[in-house]
Amino acid sequence: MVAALAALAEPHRQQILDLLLDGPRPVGDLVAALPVSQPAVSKHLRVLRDAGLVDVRVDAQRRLYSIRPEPLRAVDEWLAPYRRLWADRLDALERHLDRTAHTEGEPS
Amino acid sequence: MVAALAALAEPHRQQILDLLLDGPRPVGDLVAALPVSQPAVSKHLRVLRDAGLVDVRVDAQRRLYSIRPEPLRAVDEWLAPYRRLWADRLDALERHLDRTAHTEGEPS
DNA sequence: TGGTTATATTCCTTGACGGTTATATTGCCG
DNA sequence: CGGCAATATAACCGTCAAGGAATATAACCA
Repeated sequence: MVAALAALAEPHRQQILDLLLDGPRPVGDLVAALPVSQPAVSKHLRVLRDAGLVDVRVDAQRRLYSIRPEPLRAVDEWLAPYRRLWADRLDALERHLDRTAHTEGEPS
Repeated sequence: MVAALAALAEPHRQQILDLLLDGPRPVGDLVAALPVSQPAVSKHLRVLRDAGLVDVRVDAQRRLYSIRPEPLRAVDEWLAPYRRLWADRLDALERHLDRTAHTEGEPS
């Protein structure tokens, strides 16, 4: 689970996963969509695969990568106890008391 | 959001958050519970605070740290599209065995 | 077979991160 | 005030990750 989070904690890898949401894609497509070199993408894919987050299928010279959601489900389950925090405890109250400058990133 | 994930992708920081699930705690408690030095814990807390994941309240010489769940909610929301992947693809079996307390899964 | 395409791997450099020790800061109490 | 307790910051070190360039590998095609 920690491994999955570590893999996700890198913007380009997140971007790759987001691209794969539309279905399997060859490496070339990902390279075209990312601002880094092909070897860099290949290495990110390796990390994602080691974390169990993607799957590869060989298609001639291409390799089609697709999402393997299991580790994400583990993350989802890890979130469970925290979900209570914004579900029934704080929520509106938190937002109200909130004095810290939060320059939050936007979801996705 | 990426920032939050990066902060979570470190076992000791995850452990700190898990400890804070039981409520606010002074740094000393965390130091006692973790296998690293006090400065190390302080630095982790700094990272967590910068990521908006914890809040500090001053109590005499102590600082009480508590969870700020917003960034976790952002992660939760980021997970949403992926949740479909294990909801409607792989897990006819899982759904069958369903032991998880997911009250928010809507019937299709 | 040779060449071209698609992807992976190697090597190297650079920068960030986590850890420790030492020191600064701040508040309490005698 | 002096000293202790709790925490933060500074300075430094070793390791690791991300990036590019170059190269290897593998499959297709002429």
